[in-house]
Amino acid sequence: MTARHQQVADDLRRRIAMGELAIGQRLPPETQLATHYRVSTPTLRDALELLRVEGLVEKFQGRGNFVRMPSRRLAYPGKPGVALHVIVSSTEITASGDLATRLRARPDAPVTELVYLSQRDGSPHSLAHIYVPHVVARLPRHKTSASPWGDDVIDHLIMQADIPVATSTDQVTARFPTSAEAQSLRIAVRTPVLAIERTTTADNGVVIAFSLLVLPSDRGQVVRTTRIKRPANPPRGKEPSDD
Amino acid sequence: MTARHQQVADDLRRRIAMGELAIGQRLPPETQLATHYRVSTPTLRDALELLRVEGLVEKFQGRGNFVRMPSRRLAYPGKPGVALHVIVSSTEITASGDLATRLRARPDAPVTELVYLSQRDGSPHSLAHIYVPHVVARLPRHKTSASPWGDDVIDHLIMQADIPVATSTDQVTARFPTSAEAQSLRIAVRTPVLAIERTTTADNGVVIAFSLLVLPSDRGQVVRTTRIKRPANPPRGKEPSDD
DNA sequence: CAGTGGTCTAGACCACGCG
DNA sequence: GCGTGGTCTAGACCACTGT
Repeated sequence: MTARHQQVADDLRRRIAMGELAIGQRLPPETQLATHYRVSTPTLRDALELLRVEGLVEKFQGRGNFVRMPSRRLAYPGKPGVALHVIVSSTEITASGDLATRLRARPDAPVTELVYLSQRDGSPHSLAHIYVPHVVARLPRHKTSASPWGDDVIDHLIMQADIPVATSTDQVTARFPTSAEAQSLRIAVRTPVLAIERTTTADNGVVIAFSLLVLPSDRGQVVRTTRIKRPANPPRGKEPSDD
Repeated sequence: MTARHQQVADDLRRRIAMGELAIGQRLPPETQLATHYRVSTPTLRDALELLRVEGLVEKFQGRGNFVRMPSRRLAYPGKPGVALHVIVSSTEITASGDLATRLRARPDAPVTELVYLSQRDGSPHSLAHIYVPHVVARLPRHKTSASPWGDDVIDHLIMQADIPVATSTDQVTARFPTSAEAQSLRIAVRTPVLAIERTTTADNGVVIAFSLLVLPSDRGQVVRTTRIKRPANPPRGKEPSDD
């Protein structure tokens, strides 16, 4: 029942856990590993893919596969302890159908698009797109930021627009990256990513910003902490029900 | 730069969006589609895999591929509007290394394992494992539940153990299912899943329960809404920083 | 039974990294 | 240049579904 590539992955995982393959060490070439496990190269690559998603292995084209062990993952949200280099670029666009819907704006509405690319140790970690309609605000230009998620911009908007409270809704799904995302993040197109769609809405119903955050599964995770009170007998539960 | 299977996926996506391929309709056999797009069967399957993860296509072994359109996704957390059939099974186990760490219990501590399998229209939607140490409570047996996430058990524990407040931390990652998970959920082993690790901790530091929730990416998503107040100038932000 | 997807093979060819 | 991974081919064989 267990597939061939999973058996291979299990063995490699065991060897890594045992310390037989040390952290930072390069694995043998894929062709060699394939011969060793008596599988074809695609099957061996499927095995490595599992380990890569778990953050145990990192691949570099032209160099090889390397053991990456417990894998420090970037957490969303929250300020990372390590310094991140965040590059911000800004473009003026018009909202197309899909984006217009999410911003609750009319099609062709002018919108500022900010792209945040965060890097650690020279390798990209996350990608964020933030869309702010011109009717909400015109944004000052930034080149860098302290936050990889564009929190600075959202905060700035709330300050400037004089909004006492607002609601932020995160919608997290797993999918594969588009080829553009894969290229920006320098990940394989077969590495699943966490896609976080964040809508920030003011209390008057106006959508202040829509953000799309892309986090490669081997480099990030989403963390949320909530305090729960003793329920009033019929169990608690908010309302984001179906769909 | 765009890979071959992505081009094929783009075309199929367009044809679905155009209504050329109607909802519920069966696609041509994979061999036939492969011939049509002049690609090999593995490449065509890669294309369908992308669409499957997006929730646009559903596959059934021996029957074919079917268009599934906007895809109503099960939301975590929150009570679904539609009736879900939740099957609960209970086992007594002892905490092994990994589980013991998460429960902050000593190894070999007796633990109750609850497995929640939720189904809609006869097909599985999510899988939840909940672990409660015996030192926290002995659980009454249930066969069904209203919540697919085991909220009823957690609520019951908080009620019973007389805990005023507790903290629930969710850690969301994307990965591939184990073969056991794939079998329970009846999904392909290559369908990414959202793995939610939930730790419920009382204010005195005792871990009340550890839950592992598995949500196939084509059937579920995680939704979180938070109210944000105007920041006090130096931007806000909680502390779940790195790792 | 015939038809379908699930998995795997044994290569091929290209693009990239490094010396 | 060479060795590496990235992608794809053209099949094979098995397991499952429905008639």
